Amino acid sequence: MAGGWQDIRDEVLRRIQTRRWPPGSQIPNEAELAGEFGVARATVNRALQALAEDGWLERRRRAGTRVAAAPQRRARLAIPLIRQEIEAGGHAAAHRLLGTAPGPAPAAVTAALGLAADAEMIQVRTLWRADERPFAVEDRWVNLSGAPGFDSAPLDRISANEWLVRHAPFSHGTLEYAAETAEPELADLLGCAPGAPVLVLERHTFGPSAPVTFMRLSHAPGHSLKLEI
Amino acid sequence: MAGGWQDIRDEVLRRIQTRRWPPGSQIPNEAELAGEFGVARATVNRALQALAEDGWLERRRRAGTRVAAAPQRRARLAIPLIRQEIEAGGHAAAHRLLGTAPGPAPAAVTAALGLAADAEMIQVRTLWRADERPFAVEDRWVNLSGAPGFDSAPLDRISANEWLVRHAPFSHGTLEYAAETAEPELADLLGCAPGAPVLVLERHTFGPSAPVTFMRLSHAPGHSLKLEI
DNA sequence: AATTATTTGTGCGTATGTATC
DNA sequence: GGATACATACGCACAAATAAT
Repeated sequence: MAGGWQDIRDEVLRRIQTRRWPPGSQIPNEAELAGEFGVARATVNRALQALAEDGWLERRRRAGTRVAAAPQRRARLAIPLIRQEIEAGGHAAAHRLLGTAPGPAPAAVTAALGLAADAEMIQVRTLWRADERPFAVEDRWVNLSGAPGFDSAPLDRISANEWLVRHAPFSHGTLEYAAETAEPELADLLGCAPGAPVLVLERHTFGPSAPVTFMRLSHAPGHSLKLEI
Repeated sequence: MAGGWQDIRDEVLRRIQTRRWPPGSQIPNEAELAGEFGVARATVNRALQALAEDGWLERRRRAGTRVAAAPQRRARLAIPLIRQEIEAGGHAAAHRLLGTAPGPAPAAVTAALGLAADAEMIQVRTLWRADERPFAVEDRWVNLSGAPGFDSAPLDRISANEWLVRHAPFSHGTLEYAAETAEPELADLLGCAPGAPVLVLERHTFGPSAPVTFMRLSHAPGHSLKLEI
């Protein structure tokens, strides 16, 4: 007996994946499954809830539980610190502060964060390296009222990324990956040819009471986002 | 009160996000929280389990529950059918079969799928459109022994993508997003300039007993992968 | 349109197992 | 070994949603 409800989850998942319970079909109700597996109904409930949360099952009261018509798996994308991402690849991470600039952010940035155009912000530009090779250029705007104290962070010693994770409250945000081609200035920083394809991550971060930061991370060519599902 | 254990999850999450319980700190044990919230310990347990699964908490027996040092959020990336992705954007989805070709796949494909170089496979190439505008080109190799019956699928009427979701068992796979520049042939199909940046998704899919398919989806410029966290 | 029956959602209290300090 | 805290189970109860009557 290893897993309790997880065993039941796995067995149900097996029946879905092997099409013993094909997409769209209704599966036995909780009480029946509890009888079959010899467990309490609450145990079956816990297993089926987990599968529903992962998109395998659709459950409705009275109507019962059925296998999702197109069981779309949901990958879990862990969003690491840039440093961790580099180190997870087996490289030594280093960051170099390219510059900071207090002052107004571009209108597109303040608008997306829901801020007034004259909100007090700081721009920070950072070059990340993996084993001395350019890894990514980070362009960031930080909203001071959403990240109090950021203006006195020692950005030469701790990256803006890490300072914010450690000190700024965080509640939700958006992520967007897109492909772009490297402008000459970016290409120079990344050590690639102008026009090379770069994977760009844009991220908006909001705290419980105020927007925190907008970040644009332009990865060196060859970088990819890998997921297991 | 609406949510039961979800209310408790939300309140605990609020305390984490507002740094009342800062990263790395230990939170009260289940029994204490149950007392504070006036619920049974099992209810607290359900809430904390959910937060642990989302990466906010780290729980160890006897050691207690603490806030993750760097609470890295895990976004759930739902991988939809291409058709659904297009329609979710408010466009009409259409697919055109560019061609099929039985025969051996490139060595890189068979190797990544764990197949012998001479495995019986079929290549399918599809152009997807959103409101008549090119959306993506899908290059796919299907392993016949992992997807029995695929060779007689009516690919002019149902896309390979949809046929496989509906008929082939699957258990796990990999996803990889990368930026590339459009080759002339691809640019022609996508209606963009050669060298334009395209977001490419590569996907390996495995069934419970055999590899199923490898897919390479090259999106038209401007497409991005959006996530909420 | 109102009622009933079914199914899931969630809770409670309690008990036992198990990893870990 | 003992104590602690999480992991999970059981059985029961009731609420909420909703398909069927």
